[in-house]
Amino acid sequence: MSDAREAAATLASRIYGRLREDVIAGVLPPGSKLALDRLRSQYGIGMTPLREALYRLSATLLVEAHDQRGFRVAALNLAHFEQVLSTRERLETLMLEDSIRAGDAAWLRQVAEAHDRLQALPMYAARDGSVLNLVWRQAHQDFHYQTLSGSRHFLQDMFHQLLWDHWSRYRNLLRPPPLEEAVLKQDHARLTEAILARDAEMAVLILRRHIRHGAAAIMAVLQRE
Amino acid sequence: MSDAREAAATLASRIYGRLREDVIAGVLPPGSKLALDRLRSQYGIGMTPLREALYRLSATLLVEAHDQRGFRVAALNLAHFEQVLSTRERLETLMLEDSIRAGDAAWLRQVAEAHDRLQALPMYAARDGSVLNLVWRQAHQDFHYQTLSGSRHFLQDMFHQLLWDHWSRYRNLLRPPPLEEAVLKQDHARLTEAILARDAEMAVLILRRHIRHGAAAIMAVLQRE
DNA sequence: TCGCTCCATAATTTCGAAATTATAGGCAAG
DNA sequence: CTTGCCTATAATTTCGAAATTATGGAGCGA
Repeated sequence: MSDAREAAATLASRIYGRLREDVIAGVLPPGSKLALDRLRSQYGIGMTPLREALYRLSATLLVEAHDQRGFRVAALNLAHFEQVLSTRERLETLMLEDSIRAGDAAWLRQVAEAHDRLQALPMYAARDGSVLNLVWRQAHQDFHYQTLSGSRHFLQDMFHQLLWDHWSRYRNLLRPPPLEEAVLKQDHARLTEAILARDAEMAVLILRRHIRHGAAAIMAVLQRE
Repeated sequence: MSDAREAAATLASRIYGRLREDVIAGVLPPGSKLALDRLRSQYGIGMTPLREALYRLSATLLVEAHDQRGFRVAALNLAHFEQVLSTRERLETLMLEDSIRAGDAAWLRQVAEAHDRLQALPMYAARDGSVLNLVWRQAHQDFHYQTLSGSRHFLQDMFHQLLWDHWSRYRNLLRPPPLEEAVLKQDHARLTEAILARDAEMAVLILRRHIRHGAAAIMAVLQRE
């Protein structure tokens, strides 16, 4: 699927995806200038698709466009993260309530399946929790997206993905101390349980604590600077 | 100010602003194909800045980009409007509460001033209410933006503007029967009063009714089709 | 008549270079 | 020694055209 989309897309779309991943992963560091000539030769493409991709990225606020002065990767700081956090908390809460209210049986089944796939995977690739399992990370994202997709709402979906991208960048770059695998597994299990019972109030409580739990680790690193 | 920015900007930024306005005003009709060659000669620019502008617009969902098949103005329909409505209601409610909680004295003064400017203007240019006063429309937008800007929050600001743009397009194109000027004036006065008293609960109630009032007129036209 | 393939045309996408604008470093004046 | 201007350089922005891909219609066979 990913390959098919990669093959079908235009150069501008392909480079957009790669730039987005590289910004989120930290390959392109926060605050750094995006020298067009360097990127052009580095990614092996022309000026036009590169600029088109950068403008699209600038609309997600992962990079900033400055007229006549090129592009820059957005910086990281505590104030920004707090905005991502509060917005994410509020948006996901609303989306979860909507989903539980409007989601049908097929959606419930998909949530359960996404949860099963997630629980079957080990969270870390190394014993000491220093290396995150990339397959787990994808399954984790799929699970959370699934829980919020009961009522199809493309505006909120778009905004949610934007917030998730920004959040991921903080986690990838600040590398907070690894979370307890058992705790996360329990959160996910309880969240799934509440959703399947259509207990919106409980589901929201669990989700909010889940988000704050992850946020605390990131903010601890941010405040140390 | 607008002139200074216009002069300083790149061609791509200027054309972005013009395209955005033309989509919102309905000059470029919903669902229509954006023929690149026609736009290029029509706006008198080259292919590169035009495409860059269109990609930026596509990130706001006012136009859709389809790989290898060009660009299209987003369509209008009831389901979409309902999503804009519900998201706007929720987002503006939260932003208003934040503003009243965190806004300082300078912000309160700015709200009062924006309200004064708005109240001094007539809403319609024609007696029968068939032609909206464009100066009023700008002042109206300024007023509402001001009420929500007490706690600077660039993510929510960006999303709020996106929703406002989409909303404006529905109002401009569907031309619902004109609202009672006296009712709107009273809404704005009461909203301002509640904000100055830092009565968040009351302010939210007024704002929510204000939004629903405008939405009802638009949805009536949408359902008639 | 319907469906399919193939071709001509039109459209989008991409490139390479020219034009424009920012930037850093030297030079002169105070 | 500092400040401001000016120039050389580097970077961004824009253009025009080539390359690639989609589209509509004619022709053919079922």
